[in-house]
Amino acid sequence: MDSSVSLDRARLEAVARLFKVLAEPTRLQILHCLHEQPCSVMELVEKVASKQANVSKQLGILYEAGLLARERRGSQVYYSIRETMIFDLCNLVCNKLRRDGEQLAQAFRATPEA
Amino acid sequence: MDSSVSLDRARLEAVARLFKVLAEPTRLQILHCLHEQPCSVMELVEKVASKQANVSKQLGILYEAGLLARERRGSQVYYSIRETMIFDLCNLVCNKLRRDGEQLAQAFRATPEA
DNA sequence: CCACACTATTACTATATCGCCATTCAGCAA
DNA sequence: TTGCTGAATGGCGATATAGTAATAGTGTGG
Repeated sequence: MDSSVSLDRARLEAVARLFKVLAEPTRLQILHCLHEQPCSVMELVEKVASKQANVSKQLGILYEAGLLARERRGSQVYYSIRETMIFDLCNLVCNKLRRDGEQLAQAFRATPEA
Repeated sequence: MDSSVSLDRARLEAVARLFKVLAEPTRLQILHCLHEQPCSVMELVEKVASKQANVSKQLGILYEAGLLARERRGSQVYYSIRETMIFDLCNLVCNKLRRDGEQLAQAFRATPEA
């Protein structure tokens, strides 16, 4: 097995697929809201600036990816975080962006004018 | 400042943008190759099953995202990993996929027939 | 049953991007 | 300069998906 060469295309695609789920601001915002507390779809529609149809679709994508749990309560459906690992991912990315930002600020300070 | 509500759309988009860079199998494969050693573009073209133009483009995207370093050596350009954090990200995702896989296997074992 | 509220789905447009081909650019040697 | 190799860029077709409007499905109360 030449696992070191290609790492298996299928595996790479699986990893890429999960990153892709996180590669959308609206979905990240939904995750952020759910990090504080479980929410129904309509509650999320109010918190996120988006239509019901879109929120529902994005929730479906997050659910299919195994990131969310879903529970029916009467006529509402409550979603909650199932995979807390995603916040570790986001923190790593945020830290990198923060570092980049500081580096940029430093470069500006080093070059006062022109 | 209502940072808790929206977390700032710009910040969310920045995070999403970085995830998007990692959301492509070819780019992940390139990163995997560079994890072992710095490579020129042509070396990567051989290791990755893709044309020179595409590899060059993907390298550009990874470089612009601040994930790679670039160094000219004669007529070649050598790329190397600049942000090792990405492997932490990949490991987190891989572990999740592994867990999902095991869970699925267990479900199959629990339901032998039908 | 009916009316209503909440959620999911379908069909569509607009936009983005992967991968390719062809071309151009850059460095090196004869 | 010319020719050659390696790398980057512009244009194109095909594909994917975010967001929307309209519709369908589902549960609740009257």
